[in-house]
Amino acid sequence: MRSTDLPKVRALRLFESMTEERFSQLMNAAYLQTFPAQVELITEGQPSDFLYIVMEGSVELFARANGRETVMQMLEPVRSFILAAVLKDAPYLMSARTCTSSRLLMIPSENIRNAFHDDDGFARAIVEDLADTYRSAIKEQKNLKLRTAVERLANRLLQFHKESAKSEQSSSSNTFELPYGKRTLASLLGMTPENLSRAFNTLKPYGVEVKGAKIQLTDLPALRALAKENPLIDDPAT
Amino acid sequence: MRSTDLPKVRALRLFESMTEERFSQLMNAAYLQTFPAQVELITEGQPSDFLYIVMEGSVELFARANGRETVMQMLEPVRSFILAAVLKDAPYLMSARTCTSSRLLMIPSENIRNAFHDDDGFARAIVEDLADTYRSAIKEQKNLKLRTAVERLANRLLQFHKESAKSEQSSSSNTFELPYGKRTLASLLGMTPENLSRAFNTLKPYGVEVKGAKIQLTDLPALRALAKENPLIDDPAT
DNA sequence: ATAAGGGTTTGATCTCGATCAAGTCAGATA
DNA sequence: TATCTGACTTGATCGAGATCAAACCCTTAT
Repeated sequence: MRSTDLPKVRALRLFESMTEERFSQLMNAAYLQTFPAQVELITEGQPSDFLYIVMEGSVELFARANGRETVMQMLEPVRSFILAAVLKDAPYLMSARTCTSSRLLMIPSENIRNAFHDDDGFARAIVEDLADTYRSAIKEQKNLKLRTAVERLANRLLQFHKESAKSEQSSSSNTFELPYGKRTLASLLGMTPENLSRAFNTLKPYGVEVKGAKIQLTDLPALRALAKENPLIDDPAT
Repeated sequence: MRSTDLPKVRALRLFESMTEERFSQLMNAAYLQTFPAQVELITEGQPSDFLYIVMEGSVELFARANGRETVMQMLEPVRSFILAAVLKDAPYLMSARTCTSSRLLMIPSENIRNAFHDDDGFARAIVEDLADTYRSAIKEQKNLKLRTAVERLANRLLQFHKESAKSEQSSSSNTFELPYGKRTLASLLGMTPENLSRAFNTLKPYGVEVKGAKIQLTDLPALRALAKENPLIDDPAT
């Protein structure tokens, strides 16, 4: 493991209350592995052998049924995933694949469950984590059931915009790049790629300019009026 | 509180590991209250003042946005709800209303959070509960994104059928009653009442006979073939 | 540079589900 | 029993989104 990785894992709320000793035990049992893009890491229905943490690259959670497939969530460093399945020792409900070449930390489920059993602080940290991811899932359900495809896109664009303003020093450029391909974005938003393309056209009168992966929002008030942002759906912190 | 209520609350996995003393403390702080039908108990966005437990009757969780409204979940005794919001001391993401006259136990959030802080067993029980509800939410998301309206109805009917076989001694009557109105069922399945009515007609060739709230399934193999049941979506235990 | 190939866009058409408007039915009420 | 009310159904129409097919990038590799 690289020297810069460990502190990043340690800094996750999930592990920060853990004693140094128990944390090293866990890390000693873990594997750090690099995967190329488009590798299927786990498949829904399989027993949950590892808790995963994205250290570098990006990962998508997706699900299959009836010959259809849909993207459920995009994951970026540093983020753990499929914690609930691991704790319950239940089969994964979602599959995961790397989008780009990625470095992943894999902690054997057994070790996670032991730590959960032995470490009260860890158990409480898990509650925090699960409560957050549960609430995200509920928000996403509301997003899907209460909004049209165009509204979902508009709100997602505003979210990207807000995130890009945070990470870039160029405070308010109104320009950003899509963090992943349009095919993926479409599936995430519950629509087809063709429909996403048309949704972008629908948003043109609201100041949404698209050039490849580059997006420029030239009329935020108009877009906001259409999107009707709702913190109980869109705000990850709420 | 009625003498029969307490043991039912105590039997919830959430509380079963708790010491008798702490459990009584919690119950002493709680209110047991009866509400008529169609009362809005909580509204999304409000601070989470209580953890609720349905003791009798039935409750629906729903959400509003953009002038639209959708039913998220139906709750029957004995079941707690909005635990995640209470733990995080965050606003409710969903609203709740009684469907029928209902008796509810209301435990102040503060007391729940204190118990979470002080009682390691309770913290672990909460993990179990949250992991389950999280996985249910993911299943529901897959249900919505990967299935058509007719498929969702078919699968829900098979679920009702399975549940009714469990509770009734008439082992395999193939007949059961819808546990709530069709308007509610439609919203829960993410469609309009009109569309639900048509979906029932679509299922007639598959042996689905509807007389008011009474449903008879006369050709289970055909219905199953259409529904393509998937334990990773439909099985609450998985 | 050029060719190849994947991702995206556009157009035409189709299907599903939503909406609007009546009509039917059943249970509650008087 | 008559009627009222709300829940459900049916029909007609509409709109959103899916699908199929083809064109159009834009990148990557030769």
